[in-house]
Amino acid sequence: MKHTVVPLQAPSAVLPPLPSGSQVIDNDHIAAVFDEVADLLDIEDANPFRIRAYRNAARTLRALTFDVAKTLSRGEALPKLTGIGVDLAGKINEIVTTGDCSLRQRLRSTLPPGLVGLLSIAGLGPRRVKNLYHDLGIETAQQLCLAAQQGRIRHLPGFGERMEARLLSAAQKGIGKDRRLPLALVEPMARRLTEYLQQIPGVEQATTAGSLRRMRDTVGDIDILVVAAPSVDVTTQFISHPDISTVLVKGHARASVMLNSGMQVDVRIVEPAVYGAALVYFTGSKAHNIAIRQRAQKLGLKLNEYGVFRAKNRLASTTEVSVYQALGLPWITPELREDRGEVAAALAGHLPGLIELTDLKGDLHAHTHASDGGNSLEEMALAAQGAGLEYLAITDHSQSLRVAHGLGVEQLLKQIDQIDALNSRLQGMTLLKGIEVDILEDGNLDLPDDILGRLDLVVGAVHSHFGLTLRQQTQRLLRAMDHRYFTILAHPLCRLINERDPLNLDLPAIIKAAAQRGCCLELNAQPPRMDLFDLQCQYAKDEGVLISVNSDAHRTADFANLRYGVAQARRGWLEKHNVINTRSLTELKAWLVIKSPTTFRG
DNA sequence: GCCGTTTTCGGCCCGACTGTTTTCAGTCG
Repeated sequence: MKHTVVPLQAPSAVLPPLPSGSQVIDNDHIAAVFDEVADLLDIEDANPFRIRAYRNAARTLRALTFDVAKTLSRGEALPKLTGIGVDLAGKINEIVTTGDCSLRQRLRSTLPPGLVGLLSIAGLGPRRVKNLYHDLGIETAQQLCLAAQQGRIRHLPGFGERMEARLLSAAQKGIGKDRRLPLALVEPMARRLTEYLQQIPGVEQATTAGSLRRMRDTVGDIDILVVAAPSVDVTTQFISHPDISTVLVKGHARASVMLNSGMQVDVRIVEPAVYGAALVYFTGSKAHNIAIRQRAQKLGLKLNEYGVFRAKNRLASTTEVSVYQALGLPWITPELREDRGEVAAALAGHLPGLIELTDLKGDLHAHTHASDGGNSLEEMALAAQGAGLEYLAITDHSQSLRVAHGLGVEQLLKQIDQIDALNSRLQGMTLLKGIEVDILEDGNLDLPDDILGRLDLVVGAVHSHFGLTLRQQTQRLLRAMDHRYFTILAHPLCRLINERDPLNLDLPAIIKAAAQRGCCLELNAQPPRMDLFDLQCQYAKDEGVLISVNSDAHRTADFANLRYGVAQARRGWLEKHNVINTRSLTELKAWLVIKSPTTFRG
């Protein structure tokens, strides 16, 4: 089909209300429909560029910092979105209106939707999935296992005995492409491997790349770039590492292995002369790589992991800076390399001056052994000071959270006196009096006003009733934030990576409310939390909401987690002035006084 | 299906490795 290019328009009439029930037509939902369409088209062997268009659109939707369905339902026009033309805009409209699109229904009528699940088995792509379905009727992983055990797969064209065994193993072990672990859990594994690689004779350097280097909150596999002369056989020595359980791929320039922990590791070996280009390539993200390759194309250049080329002449390759420079761009920090506008910003000279760990002057969320922490007030104060901070808010749990020995009124009053006494002794460190007060099911706070009013700040958090509906949960938080002493909403989504899904929450409404009320949102730096997400930080920034990057420390060692919080903040494009706890104690006190004129007694 | 300083056609990011093949398709990053 041929189309003229016009801006994406909202429908002329206001859309009917969203489908009732629990289904939420958010950007992720629309993206998921597009991804499934892409997978099914792929299996159908459709035009690969058409397939890519659906994948690109899904990626674009996930990266938006506003809600498409809400914008359309207000009758507003969406801005022109990269990679979304007339046809896909129409499908977005259809999905928002009906919850589905007719193309997906048509594809599902000819191809079982279960086939999409087969794509997640290592070694299976669209061609093989299609052949397995057409020739053997295989639609599920169970059917795949059975057919492999019966030796029926080896006879298909393009398969064979080894492929059959590999697929059986992958399907049985559930070796997929989706397992992601918290960054902090993966870092030590990666460190052991890079140190091992570095001591192999002839290896000049071993560097982590991929999402680990981009400091994503979760990591799906460990990517390591090794610099060595071509004569050095790195991969043979690498695969003898004791942490490795399975070798998936081994060549001279590349190896992929599975660790005993289940984490996949990809090692790539390059010569010193191409280190910069290889590091750019191997750091990704894939989307960023595509974006800068398109930039190269526009300049009549070619970019790959060996350098930037004009015809066969290599213009740059030794350092990342030189590679970006050859593309007419300043160096882009890895945390921003997600194709979320960083290339355009770099071109325009508008890259943000991102927050650094050393910008943090304090931490506004920490516990002591008065509730569920492991250390005393003084130990926490000194540890915070040792981490380079000048103030620390003590925010133990409140009485409802019995499992964490939450503080009642009397205990909190006692702690206030203890903090006053300790502050008179501390030098260069000030403790602030706070509480992590439970937000009850109805949105009320867990302690009476007259007590909360005696604190320097009030950090509110949800620790129960995670399963409320979107409307109930949103109303609950909005009501809590209406409270006159409410300062910071802690871990707003309450997700625990791989353990608990984010709350069913209208986060844009919460962010807008925070902007109106002058509340902060927390970016909780506990590795299993990392809450808010990077994109949501960016959205909050756009809406003028201040973020507090907090450790939620329960023991003295936890202040080290602040670096993960700062990394996530950087991924969310946050600058120093977007983060409340970069302010000096004096500035923070002024802000708290303005916010709640009667509270601060410092 | 999208897009345009080469704009309504014709291109769309690029290379390593595997397994099955006998020169390459498929998968993956």
